[in-house]
Amino acid sequence: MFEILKKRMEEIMCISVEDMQGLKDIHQTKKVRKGQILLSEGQVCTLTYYIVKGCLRVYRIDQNGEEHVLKFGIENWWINDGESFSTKEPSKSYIQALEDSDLILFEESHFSRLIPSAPSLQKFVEEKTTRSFIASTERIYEQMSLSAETRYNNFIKKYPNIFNRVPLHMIASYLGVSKKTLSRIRSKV
Amino acid sequence: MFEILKKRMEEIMCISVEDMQGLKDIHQTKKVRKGQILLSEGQVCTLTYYIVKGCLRVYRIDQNGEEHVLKFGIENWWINDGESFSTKEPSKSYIQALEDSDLILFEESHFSRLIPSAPSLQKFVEEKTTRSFIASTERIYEQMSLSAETRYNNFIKKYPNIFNRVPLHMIASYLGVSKKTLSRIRSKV
DNA sequence: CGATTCTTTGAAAACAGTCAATCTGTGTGG
DNA sequence: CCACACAGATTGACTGTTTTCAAAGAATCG
Repeated sequence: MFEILKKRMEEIMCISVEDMQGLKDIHQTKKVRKGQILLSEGQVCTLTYYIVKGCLRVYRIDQNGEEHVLKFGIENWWINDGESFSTKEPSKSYIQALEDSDLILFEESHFSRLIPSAPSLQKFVEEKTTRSFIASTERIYEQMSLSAETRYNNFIKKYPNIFNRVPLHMIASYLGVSKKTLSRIRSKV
Repeated sequence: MFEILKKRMEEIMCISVEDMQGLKDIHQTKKVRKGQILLSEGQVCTLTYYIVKGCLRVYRIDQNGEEHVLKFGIENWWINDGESFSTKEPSKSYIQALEDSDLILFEESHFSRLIPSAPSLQKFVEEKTTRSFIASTERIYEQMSLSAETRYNNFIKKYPNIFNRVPLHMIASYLGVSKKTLSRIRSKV
């Protein structure tokens, strides 16, 4: 499985042979079944996942027991709870497999020991963080400036491979509307 | 003015003498008047601002001509358009002074030349990026899980010094509601 | 003081949410 | 292979909230 990760990373950025070997040395693999919870609220997120195959989501449960989907992930995406992972505080989120999935995983402790001596990986991580931050800002802006209908249509265009694999009520949650509203939007085509 | 920045940075993190000197060597200062625009849509954001005194906002204008406030900044905050600053693409945002303000500014080119040779600064910037990302995630979650009223009350608690200096219609915009709705929330105390 | 900007308000209309019931499709076990 | 259970999606009636638009009151500033 690591070969897949390697290939995809090298499509994006030059990684030195040594750095890639270092990464390979600390990687682990895991297969999970649909529905399985990989991280629960209250646990510290000590792992970061690379999705070789499958689909995951990150979500939270509010005071009223409502679920809110913060993020989906599919093939070639990295998933963790960034907050807990970097602060080492207990997570407020859950991570769950939405399909049977093949994952590569890295322990935070191994990872942060490797990075300082692996400049090309460091650069990779930095860029990923920057891109995540830009994407968050974009999502905030879309939420405040676009109608639910436009957000839905953008979502389909941007993530067709998530759209056709994930229950609609989770997409509604991700978009910040009730499933009723999403249903209305969909029916008015 | 640089002394203020220095003192505040050292409260948060150890910065080596050389790194701090390097930062001092590239800093510039600027005074701006209330209302002044520091960055416009379409320009590349080549500067990052540290606010010594005053208040700024980052906002965008959508297809309908509506303004949406992405961020406020007051004393001791750093402000730029992160997306344009890191990608060097034209910005989608405006940065505006909401009060007469004293700023310290850094050119991206100077900054990125300094950073690789200034490890304590690099660490500072990394932490700042991580914190920004966490804050964005938190804002997304609050937007999807909390009522406008709760978001408003949280805002007052979290940023009292922004709340009492900034027009309400901008706070409404930041919170993602109309000024009418904010007015209603406020009147029902 | 006059001009500008900001805030509140009213009435109507558009929109989104709740709840409960129904419909659909999938998959599992007998 | 069928029946049943189950998760997901839609629907209807109702309720409640938010926006829109315009106007009027405050507050601020030169």
